[in-house]
Amino acid sequence: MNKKSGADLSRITPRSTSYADWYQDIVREGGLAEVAGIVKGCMVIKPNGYAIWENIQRELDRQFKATGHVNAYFPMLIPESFIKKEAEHVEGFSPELAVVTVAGGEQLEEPYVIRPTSETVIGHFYSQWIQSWRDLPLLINQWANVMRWELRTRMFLRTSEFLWQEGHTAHATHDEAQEEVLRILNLYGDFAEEWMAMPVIRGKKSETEKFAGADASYTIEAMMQDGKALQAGTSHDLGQNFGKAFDVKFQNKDGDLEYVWQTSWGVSTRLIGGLVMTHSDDDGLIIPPKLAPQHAIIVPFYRKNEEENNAVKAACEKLEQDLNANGVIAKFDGRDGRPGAKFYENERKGVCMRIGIGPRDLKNEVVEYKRRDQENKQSVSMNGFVDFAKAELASMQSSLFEAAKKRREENTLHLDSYDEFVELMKSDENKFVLAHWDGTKETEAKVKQDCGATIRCIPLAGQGFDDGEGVCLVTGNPSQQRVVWAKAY
RNA sequence: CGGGGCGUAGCGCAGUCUGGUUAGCGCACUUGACUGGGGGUCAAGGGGCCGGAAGUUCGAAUCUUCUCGCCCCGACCA
Repeated sequence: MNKKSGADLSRITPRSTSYADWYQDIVREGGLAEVAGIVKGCMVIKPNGYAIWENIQRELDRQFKATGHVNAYFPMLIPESFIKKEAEHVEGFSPELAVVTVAGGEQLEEPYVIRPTSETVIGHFYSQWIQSWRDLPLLINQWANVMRWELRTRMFLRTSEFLWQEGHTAHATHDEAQEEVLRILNLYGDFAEEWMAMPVIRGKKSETEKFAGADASYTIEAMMQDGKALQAGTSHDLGQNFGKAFDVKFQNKDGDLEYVWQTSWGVSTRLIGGLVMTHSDDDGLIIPPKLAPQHAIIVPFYRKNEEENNAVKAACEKLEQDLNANGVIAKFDGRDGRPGAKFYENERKGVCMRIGIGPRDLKNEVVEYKRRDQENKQSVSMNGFVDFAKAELASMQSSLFEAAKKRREENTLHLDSYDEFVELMKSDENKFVLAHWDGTKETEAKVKQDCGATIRCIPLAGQGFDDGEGVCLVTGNPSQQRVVWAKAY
């Protein structure tokens, strides 16, 4: 890690040689430090980061509701006995539970666990709420915080406490539940790509990687700028596992008692980490316009002449109003100080565009314009600038997506030689590798042992990753399709 | 829990090996002036139980022992 000292510290001193260092720089200097802090593994979200989260929340919530879901809230403290009811679930989560054993100064007879996820409490209530096929489907979402006591935390990507939404649905048939699982997976995938400008691979988790207690887990996997994979959202087919554990039964049209078929799905504040790690550069955050708390910053160039300055200020304020009235979130930065200082500050924060106005521009009826994701500034006519700005935001949104997608494509390769595979995975270069796999846990475990790579997902059809059958690159046994291997956060 | 590193001003560090007046530097902060088209200049300021405890010494940020905390790499996990 590069130590910085003296005068340079107030500057972004980037251009790290390795991506581990780059991550550090993003955390300390530019990106993540603008949105988050961490104390004892627990996350602090700064205003700028929270504003992004609110934007993510708003849109997802809208989409959930548009697909028939409603919000509810369940308790943070879960009786320990609840967690223990589903065997695989308890086994998966026990190591990372925070447990409350004392409350009100008394040792509790039955400890509470702080929810790592809410399948169990919700299962408990669903058993009371569901009697008939007429009660189904039950489509509930919860916005909440959860706690998982990880041994090692990474800011935003893995913190002890995080905010998320968790959907929990109950259905009369497996087909219906399966449909819901994929509906949400696609909702997540489209949100990641259209709103976050973060390309993802939609796929199924391997047996080893799936959610504890699920029959099957589906995921959207993104590639960060350092080539590592980030699981950005999951959607689980819970089968009847929790139904059986919590006795969630309904009477079907034939009058028979059946267990419900459940799903659960969630995305978390990890998305903010993904956003930063996908787009930001050494100068700080770059936030796609659709989620950016601030689109434009207007900086005045003042001179000695007070009359001129007043004219500049008036022009800035007028533009600020015009932009805001047209959906471009703009702010006039009229504080005393050098323009350069303001430029850098707002670049670090990830403001999408910067507009400079001085006496010279007034005379020529132009503004100085620079987009956060582009190098050069340009002179743009003041007349019609609002429409120009709107078009620029749209273009920035898509160009961020295209850039991220291109990066992923350049860092994804097909391999059929295990030696090559291991060599690559052991090296500093992180890539996605599409390779054939025989479908066994043993092979997966061997690969992890050999080089640390894991199966990120088995891509669903129609994304251009399915190129048919082959032979496992480790064992030579038959393989149905290539799967995505990578090193992961 | 293993391996490595670090605790000195709000932030980042130097000083520690080789003990010696009042503990330094950059940034940030305060006040004022000049400035202003990419991180300004000058002047004057404020801010420290040198992580904690015990010890060695005439004298400890510096040496010894213990202790607490943080960061990175692993193991775990998404």
